[in-house]
Amino acid sequence: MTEPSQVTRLTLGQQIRDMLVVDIVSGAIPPGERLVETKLAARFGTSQAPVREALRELEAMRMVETRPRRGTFVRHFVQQTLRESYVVRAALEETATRLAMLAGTMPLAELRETVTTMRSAARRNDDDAVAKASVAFHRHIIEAGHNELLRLSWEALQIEARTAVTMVAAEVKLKDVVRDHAALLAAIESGNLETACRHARDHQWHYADLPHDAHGRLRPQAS
Amino acid sequence: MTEPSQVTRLTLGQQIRDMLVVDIVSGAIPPGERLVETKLAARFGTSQAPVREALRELEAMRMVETRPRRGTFVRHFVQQTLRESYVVRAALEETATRLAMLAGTMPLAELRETVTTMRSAARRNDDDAVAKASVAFHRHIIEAGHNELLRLSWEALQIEARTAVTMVAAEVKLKDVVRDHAALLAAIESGNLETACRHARDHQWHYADLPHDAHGRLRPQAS
DNA sequence: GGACGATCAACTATCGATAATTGATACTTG
DNA sequence: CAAGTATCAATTATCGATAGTTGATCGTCC
Repeated sequence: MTEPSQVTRLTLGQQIRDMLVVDIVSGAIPPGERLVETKLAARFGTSQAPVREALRELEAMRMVETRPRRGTFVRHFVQQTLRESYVVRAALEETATRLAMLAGTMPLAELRETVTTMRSAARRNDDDAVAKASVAFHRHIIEAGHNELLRLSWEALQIEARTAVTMVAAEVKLKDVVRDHAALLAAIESGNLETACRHARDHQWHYADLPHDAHGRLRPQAS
Repeated sequence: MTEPSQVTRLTLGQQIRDMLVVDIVSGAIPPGERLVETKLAARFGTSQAPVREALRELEAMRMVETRPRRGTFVRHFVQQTLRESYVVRAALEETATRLAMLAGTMPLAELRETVTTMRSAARRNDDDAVAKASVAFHRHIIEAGHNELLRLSWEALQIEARTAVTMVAAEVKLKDVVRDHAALLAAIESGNLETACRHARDHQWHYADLPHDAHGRLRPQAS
């Protein structure tokens, strides 16, 4: 879906946004830290304008908080927001699953193909490609629901950014990610509506339930 | 909470945003209309910068759509049909129900009170008050989920407007509305998680199933 | 006559500079 | 020394100007 070649199809502001997202969720920029526009501009080699655009978007994503004329600060509850987003995703994706299965529009072929892609990416240890495949997998399901408002709500959660970031921050095992998606696919293929829906929901709640520390980094699970 | 006296505590961008919101919602600026930054700047007597900030916020609010380097356009939120919104509501409210019941934070007293209010409003044939009570009922549940992102997503659906519209358009029997909410409340009071969740979902899907035309307006039932 | 490409006008994205505001600090004053 | 005020450095909000895109127009060539 996304062209990796296209060098500058993104606005400077969007590129800056993406880099800041990674820094914030990974904890490189700690909660409470002030983000000074001029310093960021210097760091990225741009003027202040694109930086401001990026900060606005981060604010919409609830990763930072801006007080007019005071400055922009990294929120303390990024990890909570992350956790919250999984619950909302679960709600929307479960519903999309239900809609698609009721309408018989679930794109099984695409889903299988995406899992295959993901698996080979995991073999290469290509985190980025795995994240991309995961997003594609879930977007397929959302789109199969054929509900524009549902899709918009889902996109509004900024899934790409959060997924990439979570995988970096959480040091999730790629193999586990593949396994989880394969299992979800199997549940969908089973044709049992309620099983598939419950699986779709649990798939996301699982991530929400993982313990996070204050920096949004996942703690290693005991055992 | 807010100081009404404070003359210019809002930035130019925020002031512009507020004025544009009024224009868009009132229809003074029709859907599909292009918003040209330089023209708006001229109209408001500012430079382009604050206008861009305003447009970014409108985009986050989903009132406009921006395609990089192409321009910003007022959305046709007519295309977001009522039916679609009910399905998304169902997803979010079912989840809120689940969260609240799992956490034991469901505000039963408030819900009972709201239903009582609704019932007496229905007796007076006060459509407006019934609609208001219905919104309050569902908002209680959403808030009990204690998930900020979930709440924001829900509010973004502009429940008030849609509820009022539906009741007028659908000529829903007030008595039935009260009955439905009482039944939902009973399901919640039963304490059975899955029953309550399913009821929360069906409550909304029921409205989605009513026949709608392409513009999201309810058709009169062919009795 | 219509596909193709050069040209243009309208805009958006970005820049560098300036005005205004804020919080902190040093300075008075009684 | 407490309270209040003037001042300063840092930083945000805004401006005016420019570079770069985009879609449209118009002429040309087959």
